[in-house]
Amino acid sequence: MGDQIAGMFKALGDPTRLRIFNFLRSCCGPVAVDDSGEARPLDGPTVGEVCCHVTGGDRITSTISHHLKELRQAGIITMQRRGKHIVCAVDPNAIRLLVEHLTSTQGDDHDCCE
Amino acid sequence: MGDQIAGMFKALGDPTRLRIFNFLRSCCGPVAVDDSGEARPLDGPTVGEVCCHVTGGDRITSTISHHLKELRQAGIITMQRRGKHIVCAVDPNAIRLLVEHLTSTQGDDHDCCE
DNA sequence: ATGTTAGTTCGATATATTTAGAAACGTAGA
DNA sequence: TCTACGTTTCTAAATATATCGAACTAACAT
Repeated sequence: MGDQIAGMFKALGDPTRLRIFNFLRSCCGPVAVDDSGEARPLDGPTVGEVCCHVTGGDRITSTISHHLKELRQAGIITMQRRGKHIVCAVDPNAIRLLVEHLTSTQGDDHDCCE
Repeated sequence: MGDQIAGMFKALGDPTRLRIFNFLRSCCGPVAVDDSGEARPLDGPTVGEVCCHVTGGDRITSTISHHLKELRQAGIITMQRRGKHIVCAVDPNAIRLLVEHLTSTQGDDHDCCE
């Protein structure tokens, strides 16, 4: 339960992934959320653009692909194929979840271990 | 610059440390913030109490001490000696910083790598 | 079909992290 | 001072992570 949250923080805890996250958040297009709550990017940077931006043009795609996968598995971002490209976007649900966890007054468990 | 934020997320990205964080946030007492912006716990659980709560009584203090050190170095918590004990508390500045980073519309850098 | 562009997966390696036991350290009180 | 208690530091071992190049897959164009 709290381990899902930990996984999200962990995903953002790597400098490269945080740069990816920042770029996607500042740059990404609208995100559609369907009935089941699943988010899908309508538009946004492609994997190649992320790679180019984050590495400064060095384009070691495999590394970026690995980090994108981790962000996706943590539930931070979503990706969708658009023909030859794959577009990425931050999942707004994830951000909401993290902010709530950081700001909620009540911790999940509580017995002050006297 | 963004690396400090990454360090904070990383610190919260470990399940054990996130449990410590949750416990401290739900349990800790008032925190004084002095003129220089430095936060100091006025009251809160001791290291031993954190350990007891998080490990369920197994008290492997060295491990918890290690995690507390990491949380402290990341700037998430503060600790202060109170006689024989050391009390811990979450630094409210850290939470504010993280929430702002998650919710700010503007990413730190932006050139959509055309 | 062939080639080309866009991404992913695999394999290897170097590095970092988590964990825990033992020893050392600092503080309070007899 | 001596002892008990609370906490940190040292050391070591198992595990996880980040990174890169090469091989692979998918979609499109000619």
